[in-house]
Amino acid sequence: MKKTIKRLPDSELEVMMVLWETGCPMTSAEISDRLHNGKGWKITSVLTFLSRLAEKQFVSVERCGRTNLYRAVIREQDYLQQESKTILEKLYGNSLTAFVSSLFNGRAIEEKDLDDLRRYLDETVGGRKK
Amino acid sequence: MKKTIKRLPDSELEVMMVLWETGCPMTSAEISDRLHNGKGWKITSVLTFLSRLAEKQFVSVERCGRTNLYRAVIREQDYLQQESKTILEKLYGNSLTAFVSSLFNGRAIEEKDLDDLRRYLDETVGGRKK
DNA sequence: ATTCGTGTTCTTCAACTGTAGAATAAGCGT
DNA sequence: ACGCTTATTCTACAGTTGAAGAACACGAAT
Repeated sequence: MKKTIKRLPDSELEVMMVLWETGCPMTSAEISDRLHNGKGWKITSVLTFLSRLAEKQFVSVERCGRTNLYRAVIREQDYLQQESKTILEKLYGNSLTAFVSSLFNGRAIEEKDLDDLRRYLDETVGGRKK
Repeated sequence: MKKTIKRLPDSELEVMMVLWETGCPMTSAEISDRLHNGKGWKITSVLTFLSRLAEKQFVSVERCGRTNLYRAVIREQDYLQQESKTILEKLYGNSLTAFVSSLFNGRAIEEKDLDDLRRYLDETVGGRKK
């Protein structure tokens, strides 16, 4: 079976998201700048998260003169897939429909989102509905 | 705006799920029995989680002779809606389609699940696709 | 009233998170 | 070579979580 990826705490995940978004190796300063988190972490906090991510092998570190270059090792896709799957399983007993209907009933999404989704299903599943 | 429900740690959530599943007030012993968690927590651990849940006002406690009766105060629906919404937002920038396609591409769900979902959409959105 | 059983509350502990100051290292300009 | 700037690494610390033993409380049996 595929190796299971550990779940990250929020702060570390946010850092990863920046790396994934940008898609290329970044310095701590660049990452710090691009973090859209309202809390405005100090650079040392960001560095703590980065070193923890390195420990966990989510990022690799390459020394480049006086600065470090951090690059994502785990792929966004893989992480998100794993996470989503776990959530669906633990929260909704694997029922995708239960998940979507909960979102809809809770007004988290609108008809428009459901339309998009339907379009996706039509393309993907292909089969005509009778 | 609606008051925001705090996210629970895994262990406490598992306890809540039992309470929600059963739908009625339960003693710690009953809860402990019904926990399908492989780890087999000792009763004292379960009691710790319950008291933390009571602190957080997720359950209420009613003394009944020598035993306590715990009952869910927060509704499953509300908790799940909030959680799902947060996840969709943080992980997928609110794109439901991105979420579903990630699950499908990661083989977490099958065509059958998509079919079910489509049926749900047909019932819910109602509008025919042209 | 004493003891026993059993459910509850207290206390403890280590690991993990969020957060950041202090200390260190190492180019760079002079 | 010397100190300034600046990025990184260390150290710290409080709060949360997972886990459970110890201590306590109280009704029941004797």
